[in-house]
Amino acid sequence: MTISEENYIKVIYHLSLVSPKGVNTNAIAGMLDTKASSVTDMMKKLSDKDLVSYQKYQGVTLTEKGFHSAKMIVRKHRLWEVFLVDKLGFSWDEVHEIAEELEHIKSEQLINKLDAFLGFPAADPHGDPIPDAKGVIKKIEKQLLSEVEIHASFHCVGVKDSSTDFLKYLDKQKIALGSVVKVIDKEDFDDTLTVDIDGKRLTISNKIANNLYVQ
Amino acid sequence: MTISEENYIKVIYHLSLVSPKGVNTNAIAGMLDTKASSVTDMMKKLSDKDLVSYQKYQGVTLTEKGFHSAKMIVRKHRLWEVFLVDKLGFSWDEVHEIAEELEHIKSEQLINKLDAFLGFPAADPHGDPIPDAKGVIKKIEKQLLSEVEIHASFHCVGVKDSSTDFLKYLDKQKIALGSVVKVIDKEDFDDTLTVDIDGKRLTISNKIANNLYVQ
DNA sequence: AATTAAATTTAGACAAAACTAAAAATAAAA
DNA sequence: TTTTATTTTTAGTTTTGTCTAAATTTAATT
Repeated sequence: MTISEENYIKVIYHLSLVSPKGVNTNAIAGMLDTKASSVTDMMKKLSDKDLVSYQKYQGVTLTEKGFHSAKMIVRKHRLWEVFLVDKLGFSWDEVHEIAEELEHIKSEQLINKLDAFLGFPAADPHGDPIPDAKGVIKKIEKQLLSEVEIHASFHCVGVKDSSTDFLKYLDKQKIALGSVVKVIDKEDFDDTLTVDIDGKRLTISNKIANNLYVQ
Repeated sequence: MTISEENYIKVIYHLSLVSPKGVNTNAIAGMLDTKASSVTDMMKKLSDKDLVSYQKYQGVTLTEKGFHSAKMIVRKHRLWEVFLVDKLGFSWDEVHEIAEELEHIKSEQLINKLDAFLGFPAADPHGDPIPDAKGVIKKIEKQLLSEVEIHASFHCVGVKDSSTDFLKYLDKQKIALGSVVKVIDKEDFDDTLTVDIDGKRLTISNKIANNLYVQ
């Protein structure tokens, strides 16, 4: 598999989670910052390789083979993110781009040794689950901070939207994976939350609370 | 720089160490397992980018810019090799291929953080020096085991030939970087050595001794 | 110095992955 | 149910890096 093919498979995988019936050509083009015609070309190639099943004008889905490949790429991406944050001291808003490159390194032995070195982590720095060597993904039980009951205590396990701006906001407020969050009060009018995070009192908009997963 | 361009620059760098007057088209083709005509094409491109200076039929040399790029690639390659051996537990005969891929990961921040994480190593697992962030290479004082005086003690710091067969031999004999070597006797007829390596008595051919650096 | 051999370069072609512009199919609206 | 709009595909190019085969230059021999 070329790097380009791997990128297509990965994008189709992520889009499949939202639209499992079949992924649009245009949606793929949008994610990869390319043109719809290029996507069509690639779908033919991936179809020939039995990585996707593709019917003209009907969108694509991953085959078993393609699904497994996708999970292996996601596994690599997320393990490298853990490495970059835990071992090299990157912050979570910096790692995505580098992991986009590292995920294409081919050795299976490498990724399994890296997994062991990192202590077989269950989730990446954004709280997304890491598929194991066989492709099995353990679901992580989590709720949005915007939806939990008042007065209960949780800890942060992930983010929904991992845009740079949002991650930078979290860094600024010293909110990290593992931070302890207690909801003190909820404003009925706009759902603004008053919370204690690692003991520090903070006011949080609904938009923020709606992007933060807790457990 | 593309991966292909980087590979050419790296090969020219290594060949330059042997023939500093100018590197042959054919020699480059041989190292990269490609054809001479492809090399000519690429030399034009690298010349346009001011990475090599190239005169038809006269061979190529690296420019300042190309020389610096080459050292950065070598730096990445060797740091990743240290990572693979020291942190992930690979043996030295397994790491070259994987490092060939990792050396093309682009982030400068990544490689400097990796350097720090590894404790700013001076040499890779084969004993070859690692250029620092500015491209400075500290020469490592070393002698071939075949050339040292009898009864003196040294420790292994590298290999001259890093072919798989030779590295596997070293693994089998439990000879590693840092092993303590004492030359007990030298056979005048064929220069076979009797040595103690980490306390273990061993007989070593001249060919072996001529590929092992000690300090 | 002329001839042969080796190394190198040119010219033309190809595959991968992208693009533009036009055509075709599907979905949405009147 | 036509018509219009949107999405998708086809057809034909482009770029990068490679190749083969032929031509040219340099090096080696006689």
